[in-house]
Parts: sequence; C-alpha cells; structure tokens
Amino acid sequence: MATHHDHAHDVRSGAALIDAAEIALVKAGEQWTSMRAAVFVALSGFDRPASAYDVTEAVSTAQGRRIAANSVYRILDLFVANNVATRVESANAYLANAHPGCLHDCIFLVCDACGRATHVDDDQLSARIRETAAATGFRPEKPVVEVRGRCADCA
Amino acid sequence: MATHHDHAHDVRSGAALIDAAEIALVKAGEQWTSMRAAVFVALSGFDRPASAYDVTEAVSTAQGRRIAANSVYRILDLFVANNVATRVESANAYLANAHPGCLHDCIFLVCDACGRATHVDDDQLSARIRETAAATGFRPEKPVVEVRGRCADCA
DNA sequence: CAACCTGATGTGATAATATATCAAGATGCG
DNA sequence: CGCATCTTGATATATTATCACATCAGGTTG
Repeated sequence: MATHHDHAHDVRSGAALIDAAEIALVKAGEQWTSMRAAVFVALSGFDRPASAYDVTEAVSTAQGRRIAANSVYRILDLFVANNVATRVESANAYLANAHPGCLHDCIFLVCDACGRATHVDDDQLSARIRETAAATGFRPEKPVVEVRGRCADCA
Repeated sequence: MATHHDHAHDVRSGAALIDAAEIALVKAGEQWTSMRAAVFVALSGFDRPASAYDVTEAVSTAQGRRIAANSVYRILDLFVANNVATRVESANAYLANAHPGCLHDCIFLVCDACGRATHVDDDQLSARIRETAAATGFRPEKPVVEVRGRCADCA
C-alpha cells in the first residue's frame, strides 16, 4: 500500500486520541472543559464527517439534556483553529483530527456514496498547490483540497 | 504575469460570454429560456462568487418581481452540471464560467478580504491530485481545490 | 380542436446550516 | 475573597438549501 506520509505520525484513536486532543488544546493555552471534552468525544465517535448539528444531537443524547447548536459551533471552531478538528468544506461537516500534533495542508477524499472521508497528507503536492497560487501574486493561507468521488468500498 | 494555461482558452465576457453560455447549454440539449438567460446575466454581472440568494435578489430587481430562490437553485444546478457556471464550495457561492467550452478541474484562489476568486487551470497539477487520490483506490470524480488567502490587491 | 405529455417555472413551506447578542455561570488569579 | 476573564446558555435571527405540488407553455397525437 502506498502511503503518502513523508514522516511518522502519531495516528491515534479512542482514548489516546482524546488525550492527544486535550494535550494539544492545553498546550495552545486553551481550557479543556467538560463541554469541550463531550464535543470532542462525540465528534470522534463518528466514522465520517459530522455536521455541527449531528454533533449537537450526539452530545445532547449523551448528556440527557438539550445542548444549543451555537455552543457546539463555538467549540468546533475552536477545535479547527487549534488543529484538533478539521472542517470538510464541501460537506459542511467536521472531522476529528487523528494526529493533532502535526500540521499539514489536509487533502480529503470524500465518498459521495457512503459519506466517509479519508485523509491524505502529501506535503509535496500541497507545496505545489501553494506555489501555483503564489505564482499569481496570491498569498495562500489555507488550501482546501477535497476530492469528491467514490471510495474503494463503494466503487 | 504567469498564466497557468497550457492551451488557448476562449475567455469571454459580457455579451460574448452570455452567447457562449447559451450555445453550450443548447449543445447539451437544454433549453435557453428567458429565465435561464436572466439568471446567467445576473450571475455574470457579479465580480466575485455570488450566493444563490444574491443572484435571486439581482434577478428579482432586474425583473421587477419576486423570484423564488428555488427556481434560481434549479437553474444554477443546471448551469453547474453543464459547465457554464461553477460552484465555490468553501464560499457557498457560484461563478459564471468564463470559458464554458472547456472542461477542467478548476482551481480557485479565494481572497478572504475582498471575496473575489480567481480561476486557475493547471492540468498537470490537477492530474497529480487525481493520481494521488487514485493511488489509494479512490475513484476521483470532482476535485475541489480552493485556496483561501489574500489576493495580490489585498495582501 | 381536445386530450395529453413533458419540461420549466411558480408558490409556499420547511429543513439544514450558521451567526449575533446578551445574560449567567465557571474559572483563574491576585 | 473578589475581580477579571473565559465559557456556556438562552434566545433570536440570518443564510443556505430542498421538497411537494400547482400551473403554465409547448409540442404531439387522436
């Protein structure tokens, strides 16, 4: 199998992933509150990008009380800003970041059949995208690269 | 200025662009109705990606009557399907396609300051993106490549 | 011509996604 | 503790997108 990592990642899941998220947020000077933990747990419980409302629903169920969507948005935004989650623009949805310590331009392969997204890092390709943008005088900040199509299982 | 076209385009604007859109739709076996013309004219009148509601507003003003958003969505979807318009996913907005005859994977450079988007074609880069996706067993259909950042004017 | 079919548009409702505002509560810290 | 700051809650509203079904315009056919 060809991976496109050019260095080792800490790809985490389950409790280890949640710990890693907490560590990343705290290192960034943010608090790891019980609400944030609940949102992260809910988000990481999905096997595909989840909308803010999906997460709201999951947190509400888990807590047995109604959580407001805007609280979830706030927290998801915070996660994205701190690289603990990423937003899949073409799906209006969010994914927990499996290796929060690592900063990459993300490439997502989003299956139009099952909705799952797989995350690819290819720093060389990302660099070419940034270069191509910069060549026109544009200052790239955040490349959004999301390939829509069919995953291997749904092909 | 460095362009990234590897072949000549018919980049059109104004009346010529509208004609080109009509020709492209008709060639695809679709009708060029007055409503579709009105939507295309409105869309091509924006100098940056316009939301479906922006277009609805513009068409309503132009016609002196209230147009429903869903009619506009229908028509924009048709335009996108026939390559006379494109959708900028990360902005939930649409752009008239300046060279409807030509089929590319689009790359947009979207300025977070002024909202304008410039369109780049780089078939070699697009090919690499598709290859990278395909290497994992994924079947790419529609790459979404939108670089957010600052345009030269806003830098 | 009348009956019918099809594609396009209109009407109205509603769903899904996202943000704004302000009050109240929790937390860190001197 | 008591103040400042950060976080969350409550509520409202804005924005984006879709659905169901009625109507209309144009052609085709009996």
